[in-house]
Order: sequence, then C-alpha cells, then structure tokens
Amino acid sequence: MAKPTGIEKSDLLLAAKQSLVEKGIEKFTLKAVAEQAGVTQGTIYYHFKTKEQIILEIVQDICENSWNEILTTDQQMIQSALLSAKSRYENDAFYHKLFFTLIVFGFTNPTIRQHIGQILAAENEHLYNVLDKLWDTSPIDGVSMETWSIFFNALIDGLAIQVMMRDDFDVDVFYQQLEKILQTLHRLGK
Amino acid sequence: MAKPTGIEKSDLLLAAKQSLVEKGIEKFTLKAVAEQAGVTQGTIYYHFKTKEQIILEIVQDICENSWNEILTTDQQMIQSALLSAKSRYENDAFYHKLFFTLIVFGFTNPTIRQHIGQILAAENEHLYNVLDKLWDTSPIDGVSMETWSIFFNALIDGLAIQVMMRDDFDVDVFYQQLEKILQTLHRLGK
Amino acid sequence: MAKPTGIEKSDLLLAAKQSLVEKGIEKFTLKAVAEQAGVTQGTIYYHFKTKEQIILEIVQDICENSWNEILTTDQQMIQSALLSAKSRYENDAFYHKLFFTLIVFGFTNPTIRQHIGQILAAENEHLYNVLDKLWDTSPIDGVSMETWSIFFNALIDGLAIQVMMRDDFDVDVFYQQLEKILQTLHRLGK
Amino acid sequence: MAKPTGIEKSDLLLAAKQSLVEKGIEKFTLKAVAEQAGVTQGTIYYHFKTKEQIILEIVQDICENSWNEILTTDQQMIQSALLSAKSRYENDAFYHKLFFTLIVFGFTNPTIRQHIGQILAAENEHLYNVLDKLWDTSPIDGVSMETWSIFFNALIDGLAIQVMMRDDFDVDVFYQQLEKILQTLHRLGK
DNA sequence: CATGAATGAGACTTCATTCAT
DNA sequence: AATGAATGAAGTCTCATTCAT
Repeated sequence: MAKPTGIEKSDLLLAAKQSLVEKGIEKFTLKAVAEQAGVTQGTIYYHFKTKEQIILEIVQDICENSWNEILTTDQQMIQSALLSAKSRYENDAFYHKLFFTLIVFGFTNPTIRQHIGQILAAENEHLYNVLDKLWDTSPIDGVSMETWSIFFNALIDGLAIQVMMRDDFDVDVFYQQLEKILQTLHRLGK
Repeated sequence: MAKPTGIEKSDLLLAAKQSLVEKGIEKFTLKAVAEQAGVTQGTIYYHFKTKEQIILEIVQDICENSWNEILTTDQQMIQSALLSAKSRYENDAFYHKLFFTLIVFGFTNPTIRQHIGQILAAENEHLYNVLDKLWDTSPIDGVSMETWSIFFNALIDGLAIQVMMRDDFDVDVFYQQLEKILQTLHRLGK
Repeated sequence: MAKPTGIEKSDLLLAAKQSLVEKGIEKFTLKAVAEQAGVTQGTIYYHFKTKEQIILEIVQDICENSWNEILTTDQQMIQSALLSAKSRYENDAFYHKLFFTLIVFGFTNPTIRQHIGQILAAENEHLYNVLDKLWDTSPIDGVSMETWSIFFNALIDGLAIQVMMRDDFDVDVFYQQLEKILQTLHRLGK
Repeated sequence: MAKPTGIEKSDLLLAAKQSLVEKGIEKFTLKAVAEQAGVTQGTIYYHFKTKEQIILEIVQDICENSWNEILTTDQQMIQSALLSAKSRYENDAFYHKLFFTLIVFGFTNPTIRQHIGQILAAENEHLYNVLDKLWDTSPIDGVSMETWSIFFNALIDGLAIQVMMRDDFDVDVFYQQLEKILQTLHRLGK
C-alpha cells in the first residue's frame, strides 16, 4: 500500500470540477472527488489542506487556464466570439455550470468572489479587444467601448441561463437574429 | 411545550429564503431555518416533508408570487424596467442571490429546473409586453419582439452577475449609456 | 373540530394490531396506528397513556379474547385442534406473527413476558382437556398428559415458524403424516 | 483521534448481536452497538452501509457460523441433540432470543426471511442425518424421515418459547418424559 | 372528545478531517 | 506519497409526547 500513483494536483482539480458539475453542489464531497479521481480521501489531503482550498484552487485554475483558453480564440469577430459561446451552450454546459456554481459559492466567500470578479474583468477586457478590432469606433455616440464589452459579456452569461434552464429555448433562431443586431450596430458605426 | 406558535408556512418559507441567501448554500441547514423562524426543527418537519421540499416550495413561491410582484410593475417603459432592475442590484441583491442559488440547485434537480424555466419564460413574456407598448415595431428588420425580450432579460441577469461579483462595477455609468442604446434603438424603429 | 368519532378502545387496539403485524415492529409508530384507525395521534393519547400501554393492552386483549376464541373450539379431537392450527397457518399468519412479535417484546419487558406465559399456560391447559377427552390414558407409560399437552403446543408454535419462514414448506404432506403419528399414539394407548 | 483500533467486522457483529439480545429490538441502536464494541458510531458506518445491513449480516453470520457450530455436534443421538437443546435453554437463551428476534425482523424483510428459511432447512437436514443414524427405519409406516426431522425441529423451537416465557416451566421433568417418548418410538421401529 | 400544531430528545447517517502505517 | 481505518461534529429526519383550543 501507499504507492506513488503519479497523480498530480491538476488531475485532482479536474476530478473535483467534474464532481462539482455532475453531482451538484450538495453532493460535492471529498469522497466523491476521491472516487472520481480514483484515489482515496487521504490522498486528497496530501495535496489540499481543506475542502475550501480545493474550491479556491478551482477558481484560480479557471482564472488562469480554462477560461482564457476559451477566450483566447483571439482575433475573432464579435460574431464568432458569440458563436463560440453558442457552441459551448450546445455542446456542453460544463463550463457555465461550473461558473455559476462558483458564483454561488462566491456569495458567501469573499476570496472566491474576488477571483470571480477578476475573471469577469478579464472577459470584459477580452471582448473589448475583439470589439476594438471589429469597430473603428463605437456605433453609438456616448456609449464607450468598455460599456459595449460589459454589455455583450452580460448577454453571454444571461443567455447561458436561458439555454441551461429552458428546454424549449431555440438557440439557432436567437443567434440568427442576434447576428442581425450586430450587423446593424456595425453599420451604425460607419 | 407544544404551544401553538401562530406560525404559517409562508413565514417558514420566508425564513428559509433569508437563511439561504444570508448563510449561503453550504450552511443552509434546517437548524438555521428553524432558528431564523424562531421555531424548533420538529416544527419545520411538521410543515415540510423534507429539506428538498422546502427548496421546491421556495421556487414555486417565487414562481407564483415574488417575481410576479416585481414584474407586474406593468405599463413601464423598457427604460424603467431596466432601471427597476438597476435599483434592485443596488439596494438588495437578495432576489438575484436567491435566484442564482436556485438555478444552481436546478442543475441537478429537474423539478427545480423546470420551475426556473417557467419563471424565465414568464419574465420574457413580461418584457415582451413592455416592449410591445414601447415600440410600434421591432427596431431591426428580421429581429422578432420575442428575441428582443429574451435579449433584454438575458442582459438583466448577466448584469446582475457583474454587479454582484465586481466591487468596482459602476452601475450608474453603465445605465446612463444603456439608456442611450435604448434611445437609438427606439429611433431606429421609426 | 373535535367531534366525537364513536371510536372505541377496541377499534384502536385492532388498528394497533394490524399496524404491528403489517408494518412490522420497526415501523410500529403511533402515527401509523392513528392512520390505520383513521384518527389523529392526539386521539390515541386520549385512550392510552403511552405507547407501551398499547402493546400491553394488545397482549391482555389476546389473553382474554382472541386466543381463547381460537382455542375454545372445544370438544375437538386433537386432530382437528392441530388441523385448525393448520388452517390458520394457511389462511393468515396474522395471529402467529402478532404472537411472535409480542414474544420478542417480552424478551425485554417482564410484564409482557408474564402475560405471554399465561397465554401459553392457557393453551397448554386447553390441549390438556382435548387430549383428556381423546385418550383414556396416556399412550406411553411415564409420560403425563401435561407433558403431552406441552409437547403438542410446542409443536404447533414450532411449525408456525417453519410455515412462515420457508416458502417451500409443504403443509399438506406434513399434516397427513402427522395424523398417522397421532393415530399410532392413539392405538398405543389402548 | 483516528487511530487504528484493530477492530474487525466480526467484532462489530458480535457486539451487534449482544446489543440486540440484551437491549432488545426496540433499543437496538447504532449508538448502543458502538458503545458495546467500544468504537464510535462513525466506525460502525465505515464497516456497514446501513443499520439494516448489520442485521442482514448477523443473519448471514448465523447462517454460516454460529448455528452450524451448534448443530455440527454430529454423531449424536437424537436424545443428546434434544438434550443439547435443553442445556441451551437453561444456560443461555442467547441464541434463541437472537433467533426469534431475527424471525420477527424477517416478517417484514424478505431477504432476512429467506436466510432464516435457509437456516431452518439446514437444521432440518441436520436432524435428518441424526435420525438416519439412530433409526434403521421410520418408526411409523407412512411417516417419512423428513417429516420426523421437521417434527423434532419444530418441537425444539416451540419448547424454547415455553422455556423462555414461562417461569414455572420444569425443563427437567419434560425432558425425562420426552426421552421415554423417544425410546418408545425407537422400539416401534424395530 | 378530539384535534393539530408543536416540541425535544434521539435516531440514522454523512462528512471533513486526522493519523498510524 | 499514499492509504484506509477511525473520529466527532453536525446534518437530516422520526417519533413519543404535550397542550391550547
């Protein structure tokens, strides 16, 4: 007993994320994480000090890696940025479920809340860059590019909710019409 | 022992909501609810069969009462609809915290998820009515009024996240500029 | 509220017996008894001081009524006495289940145990009378009629266990052969 | 905290049996078992999934071990088989109390009931072997050896009830006369 | 008489955490 | 580096019992 398993923190974090999303916040136990990772509970404690620490590291991990990966599909037009979001809605709600779950943790945990705030700021900034390349200038006088970036970021998150919670939500139709809105805004800017 | 308390189910539900929002999803225990309501745990079980039942009834209650109250501020312009949302962000994040928490519960509980879906649909419909009164016709060809209502509802929820999670979010500035966007859209429709 | 229901103690006792047999010793709760009787828990407490009292009165009731009813099929031959037992096995295990359950209660409750002892003694005596009429004298020298009555009473209870616990027990075959044993004993006595 | 105790499942099962017999079916709690075994309740749950599982394993354990031990006093005459039963009645009612308690559990638990059925069948078979060695042939024509084995097994269980529930039961006298019955039967067979 | 709301003790069970190995 | 046995606090839930109405 007690053999090196070659398990690394990142494996445990992945298992924790999966466990959190698949089993839900209420059944997010270290036993479940251990089983998901194929190790024992003791092993978890070798790598993490407490359960809270795991959650914290999940947030940090997203902050540094996952979310950036998704967003660093750079040089994209706003359309494709939103479209990539669309594909995410359809293919797997994994990241959005994880994200919202962490948001709820953040309600009562300042450290988590701050990290989420940073993630949101980073997303806003990413969208700012995309918009900056797409539009010469803001389509509407008096509306800053920062506002537009927040605007679209909020839209993405709000749509995720609709997609996840409503069975009858028609993503395709919505996105077709959303593109028309973007085109109109683009034309306005000229 | 065992004296009537004059407590009704609605009182217990209110206590449960407060407990859920204030203590957070992790410390949402029946003991906490009982203390908040000023009764014993046994009393909770006299009125609700299980803990899950309490959460379910919170969702149903919102479905039937609270949310409607907020939304049935009819006759409003879209601006004031959004502004009322704004005031909610600032004054109390209570309802949004509750709402997002329930959404996360819904991830792993189909019944809750369906109810949330209904609430969203009702909100969409409410915004549809508001927009219908505000605009003679859709500001942009090929974009249905349904799509606009979803668009703004998603925006409201997404903004709530930004407001709740980011300390440095300037709600006032955002809303000033949001009004400009709405005015421009309004003008487009004519 | 609070209307006379015309419910009598005997009704509650019957409900209690049914509840005890059907739901089992572990789920024998006053709530279950109340539901079975169609009254509220409070009503139970109007008629009985405690839960233990109910059990006690069930035993007393059997002591005075039910069991006697069964046994007071007097003037019977030993065969038919055993056969009546047989029919009981087949038609309903109700009384035997109740009886064995009370025996187990008796293991840790002296009062119950004494009552059960009295019931057994009464049964023994009943069988004694039956045998006395059937046989002029004991079939075997040195074996008293008292012993024979205990012998057959024990046999009846032991068989009940076999019947209740074994799916593949063939009651008919056993009883056919049991009659042969009784006939042989009868012949021996002459 | 959390030091190995060297306690094994069999120790816990023994503690559970003792607890069940000594405290009775109503006070058979996991707390009682834990105290009897000198461990905490958590430890119980590390070894058994539920309380029901404990009861089940007690039955299985008896099925495989204890009862066999008692019965595998092979080569015995029927007299000594019954006499060994007699000594058990007197010295400790432990096994019979345990057995009857489990029977009552079996009334509402099919799995337990089946196991008890198997135990009874094994006992019957054991007695069959004993009788087979004792008697050349069945003492009475038309009464199979299987029937005789069931006959005596039922007698043993039924007598256990009399012994346990009646203070004034004279085991010695009964057994003296029972031997006479057996001798007579033996003579009949020749 | 009877009810139904309420209670508090205690049941079963889960779980984060510890520690000897 | 890892395990698995163990813990104890706390959670959900049940239930006999009480009492104002």
